[in-house]
Amino acid sequence: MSAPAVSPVTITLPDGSKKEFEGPVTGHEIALSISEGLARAALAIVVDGRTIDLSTPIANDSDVVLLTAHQPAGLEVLRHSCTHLMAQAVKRLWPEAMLEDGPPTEDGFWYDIRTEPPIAAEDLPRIEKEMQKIAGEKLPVTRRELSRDEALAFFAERGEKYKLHIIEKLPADAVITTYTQGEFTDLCRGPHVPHTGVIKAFKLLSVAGAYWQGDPSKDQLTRVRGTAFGDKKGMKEYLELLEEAKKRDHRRLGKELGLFMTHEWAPGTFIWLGRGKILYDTLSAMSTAMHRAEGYQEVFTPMLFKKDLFETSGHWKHYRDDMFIVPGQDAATLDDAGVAEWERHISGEIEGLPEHERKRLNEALEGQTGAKERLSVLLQSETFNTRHWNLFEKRPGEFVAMSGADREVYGLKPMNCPAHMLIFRDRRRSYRELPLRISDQGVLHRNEATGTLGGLTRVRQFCQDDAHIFLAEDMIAAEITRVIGMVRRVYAAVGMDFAGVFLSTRPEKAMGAKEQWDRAEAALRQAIEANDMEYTVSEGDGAFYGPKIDFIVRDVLKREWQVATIQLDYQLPARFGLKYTAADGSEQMPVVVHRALYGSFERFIAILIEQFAGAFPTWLAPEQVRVLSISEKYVDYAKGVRDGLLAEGVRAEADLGDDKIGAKIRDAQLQKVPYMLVVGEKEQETGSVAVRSRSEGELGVMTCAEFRERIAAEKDVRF
RNA sequence: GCCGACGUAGCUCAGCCGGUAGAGCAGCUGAUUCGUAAUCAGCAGGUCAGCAGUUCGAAUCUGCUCGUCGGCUCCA
Repeated sequence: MSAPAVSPVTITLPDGSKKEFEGPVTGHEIALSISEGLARAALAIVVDGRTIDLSTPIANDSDVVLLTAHQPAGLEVLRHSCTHLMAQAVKRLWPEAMLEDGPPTEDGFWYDIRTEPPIAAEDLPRIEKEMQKIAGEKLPVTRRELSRDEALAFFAERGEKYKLHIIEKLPADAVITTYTQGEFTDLCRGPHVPHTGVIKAFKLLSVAGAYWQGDPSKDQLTRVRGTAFGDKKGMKEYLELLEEAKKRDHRRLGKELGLFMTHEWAPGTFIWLGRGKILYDTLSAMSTAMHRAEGYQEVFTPMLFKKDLFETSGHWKHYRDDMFIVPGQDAATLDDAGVAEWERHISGEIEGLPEHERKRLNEALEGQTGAKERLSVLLQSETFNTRHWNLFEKRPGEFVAMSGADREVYGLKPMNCPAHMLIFRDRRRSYRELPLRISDQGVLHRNEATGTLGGLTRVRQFCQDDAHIFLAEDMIAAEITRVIGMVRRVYAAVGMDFAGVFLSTRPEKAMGAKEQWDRAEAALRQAIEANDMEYTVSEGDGAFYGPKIDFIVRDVLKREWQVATIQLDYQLPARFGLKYTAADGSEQMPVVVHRALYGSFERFIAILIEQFAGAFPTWLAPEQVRVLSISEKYVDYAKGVRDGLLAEGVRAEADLGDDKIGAKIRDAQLQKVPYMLVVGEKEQETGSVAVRSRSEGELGVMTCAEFRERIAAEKDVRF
């Protein structure tokens, strides 16, 4: 490498204009050459597509874009720098704190930090204050390149074990960079803002637990979340947006609108009230109608099956922890010998009972000598009432114990597919029947871990608009194209966009031949492209039994949820030994497609509630029309109007109380009823109604017949 | 399941360092009979999530349990 001669550099700006510099030039200098204002606002610079620090010299002719907080990419740099600002503040307050990773996110940033005790929500104002101070110090942010060994030595000296781990994973010849501001140095790829003073608007929002490397067996870190903006105004708007989002939260709206309730005696499940049941039923009926039109047959299958079914399907082996297990009638009665065996579990003589549970039981049993007393303690203990240890009081005083050897054990189905395999297998099948489409809105139970439950988006009891399609391999592309068409119709009807469509391909532990997978993946790809949809390939994310397409939407809090899904399955047909007779008389195994459009009704309704902010379109609104009487004198007329609507199949109610009309309108408006019909003297005399729309206000007076016509047009929708 | 926070009237929330619980809305009763987002007055409403402990005394402090929320992990 020879020392480069100083040669002129031509910089091309986004508008195409060019600037000449005598030699290497920094982003900061370029900004200064344009205006001082830009130099102050600039955070980083994109050089030929690569974002770098403003202080890094540019030696070659380049196309550049100066980044400020007004561009998404600039905002990302600002937020990334803000994580460092926060980390520095934390280090000042907790010198022993260990830092893990702190990336910017779509709306802000977070940093995983280990302190003892963990940082609490009450600490956030303190940290923010320190951040303000550091920002006020306008510390220059400087970049430094280190070798791997230098970096290891540097962070080892500071006891940053998580940073060491990150460095260790990098290749030996990697150029490692650190960024320093004042006394604080962080391992980071960058780029970063020129100095801490440019970070003016930020807020710390929450603390939450996070596992190191996402591994529950490793250290528990604290994830501190915050956000930053280029100015206070953007910050304020964002916080207001958060408030708005909270108002749209389906849990809140569901309660306010009387859709559903919960009870602590039924954790993870929802009690659907009259209004919510209408949503459920409406979606159910629309789904049924659509599936019939598409050639599906809807079936009705048991909720409870002997475990033999799940052993065949593989659920008993792979999914048992998430299933509700129910003892059958013939299970063994727990006798003295049985109790003695449980006691050997507790003493540790028989291994398998977790140490903390043994300890707890031993403490509970302390001083209890009689067999009956001890049994009573056991029965009241949590351990004996969990799914791992199946001990039940069948009727008072008679106990039933289950062990893996008992055959008479039942399980609540977590999925419909095994039952549908039985249907296919019920008789000989011909190729002429394929694709055989079986749909089912059966109730499913999954014993989800407590910490994963949340609102309607993750529940223990739910229904899917589920279907299984049995077909020959050469039918896959055409059939999946049809299914995607259905998905699109449903989501178009409710005005929802997908946050993503993912094609998940062959995972490492896949079963089946690679050629088979290749064909299946190609068929799925073809189907997506036939529907002209944007999608992302999620390499290696398929289920072990086949590739799949997932449709993702976001809730108001921007959390992503899978709704519709289409999965190919080569394993279940094999496990159940499914076959059909082909045209040439040979016996062939069908492929199974698992698919759901809504996903679960529960999750879909949650997303719909948030999508419409509770103001459902007329066809879905639990109460479509409310008749409001001006005064007592018109109550009978109001009832007549309501009854006329009810007879037409309109979901109408009447507010006949002695409130003033303004109050009644307010009530109806808050309940988000699409139409309010005000009736008083004028209307009674002319057989009419004064129509007010939830969204458009007064629509004027029309005859009852005219209104019925209007609402008939929007009351029924088909997918 | 893990980390953290929270749980007070039907709802939204006050209630300080421990001294025995309060508002608005909703409900009920009465008055009012009213024309497009809240009529007035009165009444009633609570095992302060549950259990145990500390204390003369606990909504308040401690522990456990249950539930909810935010994350993490999981999401055949």
